[in-house]
Amino acid sequence: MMTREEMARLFRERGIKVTPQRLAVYEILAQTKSHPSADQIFRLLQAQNPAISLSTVYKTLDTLRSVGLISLLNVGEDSHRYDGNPDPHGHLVCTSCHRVDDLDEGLLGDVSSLLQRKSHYRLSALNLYLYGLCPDCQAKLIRKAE
Amino acid sequence: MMTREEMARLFRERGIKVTPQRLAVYEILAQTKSHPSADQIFRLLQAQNPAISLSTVYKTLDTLRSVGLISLLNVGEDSHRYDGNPDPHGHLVCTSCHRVDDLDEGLLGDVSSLLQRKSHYRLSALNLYLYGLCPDCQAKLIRKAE
DNA sequence: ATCATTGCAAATGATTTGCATTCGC
DNA sequence: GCGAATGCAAATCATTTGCAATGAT
Repeated sequence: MMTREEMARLFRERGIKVTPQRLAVYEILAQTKSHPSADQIFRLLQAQNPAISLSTVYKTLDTLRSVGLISLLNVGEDSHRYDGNPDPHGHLVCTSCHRVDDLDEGLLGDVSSLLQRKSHYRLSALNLYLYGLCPDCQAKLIRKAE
Repeated sequence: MMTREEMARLFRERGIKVTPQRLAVYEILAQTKSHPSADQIFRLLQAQNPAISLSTVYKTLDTLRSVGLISLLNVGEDSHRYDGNPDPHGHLVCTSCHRVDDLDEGLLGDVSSLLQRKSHYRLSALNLYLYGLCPDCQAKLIRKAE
């Protein structure tokens, strides 16, 4: 859990102004593991914060991404999702309940070092999306089958 | 290189009607490794074929995907790309010239078996996008630096 | 003959943009 | 005070959809 002061320091270090809207958006992403879309973030903010516009949410997300504080996911849906973790990492997408989990870090390390060694590209980033059933949905399916 | 007859047989096997538009779209994807977008396919078809509408291109791509003849890529651009290879496989995206190459099949096999073993999901598909400089662009950069 | 496919035009929906107002520094 | 950030409304752009005409079986 990060204080607003710590977040403000991060913003200043990267040379962007500290505004309540930016703090509010970043706070959501820093505190959740749920990889929300811009619209979901907008609705969460409306619930707590008096006023923020959807276009400011988009602009803010783009700003935070351009200074490397967050990252953007392309899960294959119509809209993007955002991630408070700016480092490239793998994601597991449940094909039944549509939740998006992070891939274990060590596991991704193994994968990326393997790929760095064997491909002819000079790699700078990696997006790995795995689709399947999450443990919860597997359990539900088993119960249904009994 | 596949004949129109062979393509027609594939369509019938999957229970979809054989139309000139479908043959033309599938022919493009079966013959190229360039992973074109719907709009690029549309323009290629306009050049050779007298008449096909963009919405038919979209509908056809969706049909071919739903019967497992092609697959859809999410490279992270604003539009989708399509791939004549229906099996999940990895892609290398050049951050300089924006070409999209296929990842060596054996390499992907290594990665996916590693992931199947170590993740808690029951995996059904996998999208792997690697971003970096393709060999050509690396060479250009080196020349420029001299 | 029947039902799916086509193609146009209009609708949709996520994201972006122009611009006047407001705010951080 | 100055330049960047905000917020509304309008614009954009890929993709989808409704529906009448056409084509495949």
